[in-house]
Amino acid sequence: MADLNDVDATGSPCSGEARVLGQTRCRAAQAASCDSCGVKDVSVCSALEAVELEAFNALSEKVIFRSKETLFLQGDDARAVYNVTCGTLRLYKLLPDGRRQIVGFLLPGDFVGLSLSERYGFSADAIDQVSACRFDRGDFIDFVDRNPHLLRRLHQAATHELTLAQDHMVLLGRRAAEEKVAAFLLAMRGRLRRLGGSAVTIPLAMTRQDLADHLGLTLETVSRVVSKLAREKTILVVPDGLRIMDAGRLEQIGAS
Amino acid sequence: MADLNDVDATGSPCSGEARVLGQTRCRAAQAASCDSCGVKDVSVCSALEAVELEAFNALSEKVIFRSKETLFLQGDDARAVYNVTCGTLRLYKLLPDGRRQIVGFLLPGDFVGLSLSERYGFSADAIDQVSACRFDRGDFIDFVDRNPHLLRRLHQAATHELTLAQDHMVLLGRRAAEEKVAAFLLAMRGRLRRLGGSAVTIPLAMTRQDLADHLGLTLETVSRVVSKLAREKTILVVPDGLRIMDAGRLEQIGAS
DNA sequence: CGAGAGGTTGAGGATCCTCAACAGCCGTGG
DNA sequence: CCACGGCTGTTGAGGATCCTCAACCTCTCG
Repeated sequence: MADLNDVDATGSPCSGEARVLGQTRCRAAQAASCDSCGVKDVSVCSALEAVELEAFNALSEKVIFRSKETLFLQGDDARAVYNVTCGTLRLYKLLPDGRRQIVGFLLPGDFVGLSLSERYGFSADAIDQVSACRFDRGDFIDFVDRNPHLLRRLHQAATHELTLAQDHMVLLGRRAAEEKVAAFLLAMRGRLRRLGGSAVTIPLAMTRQDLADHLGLTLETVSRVVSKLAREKTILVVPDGLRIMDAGRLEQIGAS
Repeated sequence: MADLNDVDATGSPCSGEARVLGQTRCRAAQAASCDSCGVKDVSVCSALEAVELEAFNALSEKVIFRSKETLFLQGDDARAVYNVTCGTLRLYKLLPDGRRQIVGFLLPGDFVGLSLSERYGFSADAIDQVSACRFDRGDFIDFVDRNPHLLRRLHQAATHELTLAQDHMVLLGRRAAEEKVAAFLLAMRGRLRRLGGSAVTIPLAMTRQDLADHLGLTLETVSRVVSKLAREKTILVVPDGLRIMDAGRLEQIGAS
């Protein structure tokens, strides 16, 4: 949605962006403190009281990644953990011959580095411009040790991720191409709704190749399925996104 | 391996079972307390000190599930959490039309119910005879709240599960049939090794259908791949298991 | 001994992948 | 200003992989 002026308010909390120097910027990114953060109620921070949040805020550093910038690679020393405030990340693993599986897309409010382990278990790229709170991993762990509330919340987030991963295994292992695309769109709609949008229009910052690598397909197959759904008026292809025209039909295809 | 007398000590901590009334029974299942439990060093219990462990022990109840018995179904009220001490569980999700995806096999030391949530997110069956420690979920949560050590350990277990899930997504989304089987065997070997076996022989309590539903294949395809690997002397088919004959070759096929 | 469950193997076909051509968009640079 | 190349996406033709359907085998258990 980088160059769309008429993005509606449905879906992304990044909507309502300010145009600055020809670049799209997130409001959340400009928040100086947690108080005015757009995702404070949906992210792990929500576990903290005002006083704790202040100390937490002091540990964090606001960072911005440009589109296609790599945050880290699988196997890197995990020096930092992140809380996404705006934009979309792709987390992925590579096979030795270059085949890629995108294990998840992270949206605002999502946390990177839940495992708190010494090395990253996957690679992460910014898909569009991403704003995030960065924490030194050591500092973060110390803080967690002093705040069991936060650990409970992290654990909750981790098991939620695990549930999403299990749902995705069903998709990858047991669903046909059309079902995969439909189920993905419905899942994305659900996540966007929880972020506050009405989510009729699903903004998709990722390419067809990204979708393919997430759904276990090729980019051609994704393109064909999207075309087919559009031809049948189940969805409408719009710049950098898809609009759901017949939700009932989509649910019929992607039912879980 | 239910009726094999000559199972070697490689692999399963259940080996060394006592024959009682024609049934194979796990030593761990007979342990009256945590002290003599076979999995106390690999399961979440390892986070606890002796005193804590005693209280923990008091909360638990030893239970045994027969082969094919269902522990719970997806969506059921999560009244209990379990720590597997012996045997194998399958965790799975079903699509409305009956297609099944097995999201994981649980071995001794593994924990069921990490999410601590009110409802189970998947169904669980015993594949062979399973022994487990059962905890009332409410009691368990209270105990966790009083023992942050344990929460840390649970979180570690959850993020480890998440890593396994992500690895499995790569397998499901981006690997060919032969690679899936090879990678599965290697992963299973790794898990068995960590449980103390040398793991040249991989005991497989599950059927070809179970394997297929785990690997995103049909049972026929699994059977064909296994036959092919056996024909090439990469593996040897033994009753209720597979013996790895050419580990190098298997790693070449299933490299990750 | 018969029934049932689990497993193997084959023939044929559907789905999805591969390879290829081409269109649209955008930023760069002549 | 417009031509060009690169990137993304679409569409088609042909082929590989894996699935479906079916037959048959072994083993176990009542």
